[in-house]
Amino acid sequence: MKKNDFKMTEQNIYSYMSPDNIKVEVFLSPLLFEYLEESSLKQLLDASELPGVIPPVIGMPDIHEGFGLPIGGVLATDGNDGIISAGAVGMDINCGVRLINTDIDYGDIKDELPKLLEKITSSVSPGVGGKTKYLKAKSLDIQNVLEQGVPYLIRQGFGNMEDLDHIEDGGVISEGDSSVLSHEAVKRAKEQLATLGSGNHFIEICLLETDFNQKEANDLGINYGKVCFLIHTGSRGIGHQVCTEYMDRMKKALKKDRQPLPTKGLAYAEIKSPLGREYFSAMAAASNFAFANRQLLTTAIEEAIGCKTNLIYDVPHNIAKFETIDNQKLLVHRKGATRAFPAGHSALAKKFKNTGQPVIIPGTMGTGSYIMLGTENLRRTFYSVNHGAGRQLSRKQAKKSITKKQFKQMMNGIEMSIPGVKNVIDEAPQAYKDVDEVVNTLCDIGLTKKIARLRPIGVIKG
DNA sequence: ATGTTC
Repeated sequence: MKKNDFKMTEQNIYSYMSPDNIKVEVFLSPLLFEYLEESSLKQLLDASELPGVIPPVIGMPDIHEGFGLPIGGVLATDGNDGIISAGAVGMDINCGVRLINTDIDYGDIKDELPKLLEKITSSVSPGVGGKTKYLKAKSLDIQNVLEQGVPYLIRQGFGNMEDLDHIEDGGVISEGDSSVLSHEAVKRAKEQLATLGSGNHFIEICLLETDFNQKEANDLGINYGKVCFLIHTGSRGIGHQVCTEYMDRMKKALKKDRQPLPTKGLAYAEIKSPLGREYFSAMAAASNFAFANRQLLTTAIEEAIGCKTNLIYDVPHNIAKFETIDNQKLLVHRKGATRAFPAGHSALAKKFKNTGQPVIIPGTMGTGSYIMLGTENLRRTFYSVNHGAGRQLSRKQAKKSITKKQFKQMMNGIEMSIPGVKNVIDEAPQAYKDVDEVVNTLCDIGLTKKIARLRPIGVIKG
C-alpha cells in the first residue's frame, strides 16, 4: 500500500479497499492529505486486518502516527464475537476534555489572572509524576473512585447530581472492577487523584466568542463573552499501567495460541475471552479514575476562583465502548477520536435529545478551540469526530525547529503558568495543525457544525 | 501519554 492508493472518492474522504476487502476511509481536506505521513495510513491498514473488524476503519482529520492504531483512529469490531485491543484504546485511557462555564467577565479577573493561575497550579500538581496536592481528594476511597466514578464523588460533596447528565456515560462505566488491577495500577491511582499531568494536558482559561448559532449555543448553556475553563487530562499513571500490562498479556496469549501476531500495539483478545473481559473491566476502572480526575480538577478550580461553575460537557477521546448501530452491537475503539451523538440519539440524556451532545475540540494553547455538534451523517464514522488539531511536528521535531522567540510570539497576550518555555516548546501552537483546517474538514461535508469558539487568555501546563 | 530505560 502506498499513500497514493488512497483516492478521494467523495469531498474530503480518501478511501482504500484492503486486500481483505475491508474499507479504510480517511477524512481529510486535500491540504491535510498532502501533509499526512504514509505510516499513519499503514497503521489503519494493519488494524483492518484484525479479526472481526466492522468496516470501514476510519482516520479522522487530526490523524497522526501512534502506537498500534494511529491517533485519530476509529476501529469498530463485532460487539459479540469480535476482538478488543488495549493498544487501540491507547496509553492514556479516557483522556478527555471538559468545558466549564462561569458568570465571570474578563474585566473582572484580568488583573488577577497571574495570581489565579498560580493558585490553581498549586492545587493540581502539573508535571510528570505529579502527586495529589488537592487535600480534599486524599480522603477519598480509591476503590469507590475506580468502580463508581463521578457519582461516588458527588455523594462525597464534589459537584451535584445534575453534573451527571453533562458527562459522557454519566461519569461512570459500570464494568469498572478494581479487583482485576495490579497492585502497581491501584497505587498509582491512589497517589495521582486530582492531578493534571504533563505532555498535551492542560487547564486553559478562555473566552467564549464568535456567534455561530445563538439558539443552539443557548440550548447548550453556553455563555458568550464570559470566562470558561477547559480541562484536558486523563487517567495518568493507572491508564499507562493498565495499557502496558494488558498489551503485553494480549501479545503473549496470541503467541501461546499460535495466532498471527500483529504489531504489539494492535495485540488483541476476543471480547468474550477471560482476558478480553478482564481488560474491559480494567479499562473501565481507569476510565472512572479519569472521569473522577476531571471532576476533582473542576472543584479545585471552583475553590481557587471562589465561585461555582457550570459544567457544559465532559468527553472522553481514548476509550472503547459498546454501542449499537442498526441493531448491531459494536465495540467502538476511539483513539484520539470523540463520540458525537447527534440530536435524537437514544443514548443521550434528555436535556441533549434535541441538540445532540456538545463536542469539545481543543485546538492549541495559542490559537483556540471549538465547541461543535454532530449531525446524523456521522453514522458513517460510528458517530465519531476528531479530538483536536493533531500534531504536525513530532515532539522531537518541534523542540528542534521552533525557537523560544517564535513560541513567545504565538503566545503573546496569553498568561502562562508553565515549567519554563523550553519544557513546553513541543506543545507550541506551531507543533499542531491549523485547527480551522482540521475542524472545517468535517463541517464542510455536513458531519459537524460549529457552535462556539474558545479564545485562550491563560494556560496551565505540566 | 508515561515514576519519559523492567
